Amino acid sequence: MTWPDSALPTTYDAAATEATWYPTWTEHGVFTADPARAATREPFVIVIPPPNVTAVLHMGHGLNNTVQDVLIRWRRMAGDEALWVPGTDHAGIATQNVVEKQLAAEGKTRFDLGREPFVQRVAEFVDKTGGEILNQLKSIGASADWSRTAYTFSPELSRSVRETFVRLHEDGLVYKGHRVIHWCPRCGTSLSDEEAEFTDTNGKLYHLRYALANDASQFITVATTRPETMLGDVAVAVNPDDERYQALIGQEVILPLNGVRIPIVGDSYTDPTFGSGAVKITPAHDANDFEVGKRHQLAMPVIIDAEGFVREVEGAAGRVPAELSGLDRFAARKAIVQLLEAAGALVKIENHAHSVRHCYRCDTVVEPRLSDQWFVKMQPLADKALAALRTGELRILPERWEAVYVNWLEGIRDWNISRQIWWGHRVPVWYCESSCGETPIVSRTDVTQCPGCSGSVRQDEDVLDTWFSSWLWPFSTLGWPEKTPDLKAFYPGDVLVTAPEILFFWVARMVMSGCWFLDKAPFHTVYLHGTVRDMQHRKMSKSLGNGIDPLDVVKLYGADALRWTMVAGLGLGVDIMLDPNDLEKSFSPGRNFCTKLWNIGRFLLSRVGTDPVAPVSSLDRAQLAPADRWILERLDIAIADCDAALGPARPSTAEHWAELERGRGLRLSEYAEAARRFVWNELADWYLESIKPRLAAEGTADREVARAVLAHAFDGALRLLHPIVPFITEELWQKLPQTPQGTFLAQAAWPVHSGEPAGAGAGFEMVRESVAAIRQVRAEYNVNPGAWVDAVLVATADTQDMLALQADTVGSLARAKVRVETSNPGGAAAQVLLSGGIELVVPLAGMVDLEKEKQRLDTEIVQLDKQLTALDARLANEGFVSKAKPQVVEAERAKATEWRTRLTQLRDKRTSLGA
RNA sequence: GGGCGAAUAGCUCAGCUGGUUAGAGCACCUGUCUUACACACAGGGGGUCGGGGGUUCGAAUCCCUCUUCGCCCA
Repeated sequence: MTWPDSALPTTYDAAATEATWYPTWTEHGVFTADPARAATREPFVIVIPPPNVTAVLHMGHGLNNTVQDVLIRWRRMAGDEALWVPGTDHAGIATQNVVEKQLAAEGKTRFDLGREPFVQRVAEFVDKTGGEILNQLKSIGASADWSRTAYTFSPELSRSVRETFVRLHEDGLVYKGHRVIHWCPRCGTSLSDEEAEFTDTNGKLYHLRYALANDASQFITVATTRPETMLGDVAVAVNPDDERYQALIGQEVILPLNGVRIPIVGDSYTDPTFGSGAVKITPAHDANDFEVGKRHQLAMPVIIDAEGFVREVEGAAGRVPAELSGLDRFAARKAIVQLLEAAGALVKIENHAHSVRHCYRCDTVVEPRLSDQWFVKMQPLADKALAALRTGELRILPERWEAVYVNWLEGIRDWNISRQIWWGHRVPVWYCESSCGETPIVSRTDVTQCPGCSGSVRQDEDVLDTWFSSWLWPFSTLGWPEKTPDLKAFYPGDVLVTAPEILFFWVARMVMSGCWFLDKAPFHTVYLHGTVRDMQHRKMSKSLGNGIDPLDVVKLYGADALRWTMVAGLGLGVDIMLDPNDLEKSFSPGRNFCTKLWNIGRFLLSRVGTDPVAPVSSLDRAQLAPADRWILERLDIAIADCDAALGPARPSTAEHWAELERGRGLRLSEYAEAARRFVWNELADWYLESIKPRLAAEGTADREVARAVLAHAFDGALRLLHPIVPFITEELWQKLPQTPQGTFLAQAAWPVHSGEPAGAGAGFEMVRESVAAIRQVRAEYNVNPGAWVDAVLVATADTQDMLALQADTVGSLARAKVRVETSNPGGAAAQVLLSGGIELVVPLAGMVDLEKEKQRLDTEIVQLDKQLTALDARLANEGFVSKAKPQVVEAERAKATEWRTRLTQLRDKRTSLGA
């Protein structure tokens, strides 16, 4: 017979499908959460790690947002009130740098423009080009609630930021400190500890000698990696327990080059084993030296300015020789080393591997610098964040990151939150311009005159660290400090998905702010995924040029192919390798999978058609063929596997993770594999093939059963797969005969166990084994693939009926004319022993190679005999039988019995073939 | 310098609280354009689980140690 043309085109058109469904979903508000509904549905909330407002989508975003979308779509289908809050970060330093670069191209600096016009210009730039990344996220299918799109620098979020600063000040946790901080001379701002990244560097260790003041013939040698700072030295420190130097403590040395007299002090900070055991102390240019300087009440001359040039900046009169003044710090290093050598003060230069801090935004070497900055006292906040993890209110996956989190929090240091840039939230502090004695005014609202003397005020020049707004993201986006319905319904959220790189920058700080301001951790699960790397395991980056543009992949293979490839390869916390030079190779798994799904859909629509199908629950169980029961059981198992891989979605009891389930769930690759196995290896490879004859039997009741079961099984598969490949599954689902008009798969119910009894598929397993055996024989004997062979299934009393029922199915799947008999017909034939005592006999008239058959049996006998011998030895071992768990021993005994029977049968068969 | 992780098939990885005849995908080999699908189907080869010690009736799995690689922190 001829089949009607499929309702579907022969190839899947990803672009057209994506262009259809995304706008349709958004028009119907599929992604929009409603706090009113959260009364009857469990809310499930994810906040996006806000990309920089000027960012362009890269593979890391692709991975991060695909994971979030998988989770949010899963929960949406599972009946939760799912909310995914999208938005962007104003990214203070990064964004300012972008605009400064534009200005540089025009030959200008931000100072040429002045503060107000510059901020204006950045704002315009952001308005015009910013947030494009959110549109790019739509093209990979991100089902975020765009009606709630947030921005860290919006008026609403700015209000949260100011509230936070003021409240922390009221709590006594914000203070202004004078100390050595990390300074980026290129960005012209201070940085937090986290923003000054370590880079391993092969540097030099310079050994300098300073002459004693009272005896110029004696020297003390100090070792330093930064000789240029010697102009600002105020002491030489030695360990008070170091016998070599004890006598020198209290004496003075004379600095070469500038002749300044400085004392030798004893301080246990000095490590006697490092270098010469004596170190120079430059309090204004080294954080440790600053502490030593404070302990000994030493002066703190500043000899390097904000731009990184050596000169007498503060308290340094007479310290910088004229010929060195104005030199860049690195040029000054060279010059000073030469001068020291000429002066005989350079003892030696050694190679020295050490770590040098660099600005995380522009990679400039960071300069430690003495300055006034705003700090947050972190210890009280950290205590709460630690408690959240310890009580199980919070968990981190993979669990090994929990130790890293704890370690950081236990050693927490105060957070420098002020930045000397212009793009960001201005510090809400004002100072009286007269000297009326009014202390700095910290205010929620703008201050225009001094509350003390009514005189004029000026606002603090600094802006706040970008992360000081991002750390509020889980609640600032919901309207905090207002008590909004959103805040009430959707805080605390559920899962935070991000990369481990920003565990400290962002994740730990969000936990701290959430616990401090709202008394609850902002989420119960932190999911840290791996990094996208190239085939040499290098992180994809702009500078290496080894990146992949996700939009290129979407264009070439579709968003679903991109998503599938990433999710399928996403072991928990494991890096994902992709080849930027071979997109085809990298993404063909996703593309191939989509094609397979598409073709299953085409088959189904052409054979099942669009006429109504009966719900599976309405079918008479007696009508179900073994294959039907098998695939229904397999679907149940697939559902259970997917659920087990993904869940639990939240702590199942109270609000704390129980120890047993703490490490469970979010195994995305396992989920993908379970769904793939079902739809491809079970539904397509076996069920669909086995029912082809039934679907061809027009007008029969059995055809209706097969139609119903196939439609149901594919429907279940599409539901399971939708979170990973939303577009193609929606497109196919809409075409299924049983899909209700006007509904979306994106909102359809997550499948649940159908109640098929365990073992329901056992009958069909006989079919699968028989078919596999016949195919194997055919391949071994090189039977023409198109040719039909004869096959006899020798049944036992138990299996006779079942086999008779399925002989035709076996035949059609294996291209064999199958007879079921009760005794072995003998003769020249290929023979295979199946499980349950069933034998397969394939006569293969004239083709059977007796030697080959003997060989095959011999191989199998030898192997089985070896295994059985080992098993028997184990069972004969007194230690095993007495110490192993009874169930294990029992299982091994059963196995031994089975193997022994099989071995006997194999030997009989072998004997019958002769020597 | 401290901490953590990884090392299993050519590649990317599963293998969770010790008991499997060590698995998957890709790659490879042999067939097949069998009217859903060659982006596919059928069949097949390939691993002394990084080295060495130990615990145990039993170790890829637990402990120690070494080697190599990676990450985080100072």
